[in-house]
Amino acid sequence: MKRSPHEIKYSEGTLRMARFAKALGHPVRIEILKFLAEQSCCFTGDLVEIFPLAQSTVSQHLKELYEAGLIRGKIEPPRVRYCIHEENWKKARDLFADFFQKQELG
Amino acid sequence: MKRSPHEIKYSEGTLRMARFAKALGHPVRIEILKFLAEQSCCFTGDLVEIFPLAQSTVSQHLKELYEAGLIRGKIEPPRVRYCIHEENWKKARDLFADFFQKQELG
DNA sequence: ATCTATCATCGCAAATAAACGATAATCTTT
DNA sequence: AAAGATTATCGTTTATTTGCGATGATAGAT
Repeated sequence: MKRSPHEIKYSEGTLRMARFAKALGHPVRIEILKFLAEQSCCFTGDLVEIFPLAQSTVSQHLKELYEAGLIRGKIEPPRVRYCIHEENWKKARDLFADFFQKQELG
Repeated sequence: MKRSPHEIKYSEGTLRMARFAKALGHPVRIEILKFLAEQSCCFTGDLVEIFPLAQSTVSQHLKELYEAGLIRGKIEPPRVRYCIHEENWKKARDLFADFFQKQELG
């Protein structure tokens, strides 16, 4: 994109929420999170079996979720166990809940 | 992207939520929605004054929000009044609430 | 009929995202 | 030391997003 001359200054909450939302902006990532929430945890390979996607693609989606802070990864060689990042999960839940509640008052 | 041979089949709720989330995936769109939720409605020009973005850019963000179903637009020549799409707003609120609640049970 | 105001759309450029196969990294087991 | 299993990362391709200025569309006002 053609960058703007002056960066816009956003609140911490807005940036945080946009980050979470962006990670949730792909159906496969929502499905991964749903699966994780049910199983509590799983390995990368489990997801590769479930979704008709290349292993590298699944890994990349996991990276997105990880960098957004929605999941944790624990190395258990040679595998990696991914779980919901509960603290940030609650943070996200609260951010979205507060956000969507705003209109209700009016 | 290099397209997959077979499309993945997602549930309606997942697709709907991903669509909403994608629209919320940019800080400026979150700010616009916050503003709309406070004001209940506003014109495009109001937003152009608030945000240091070109008019065409603001218009494009509004289009995104509109196509995601989060806002309504009512033509009041020569202006357009945008408001929260209350029905879909509630739909989104419920989708995100249900989604984030899943982990709480475990 | 022309002018003005407001907004959308077009066309462009740069950046990011999404998918893949191939390769590298890591730790266990042999 | 070598082999296996699992996953991350790299490099590439195509698609989408983000931003801008310029142009087009629409309806009220002159």
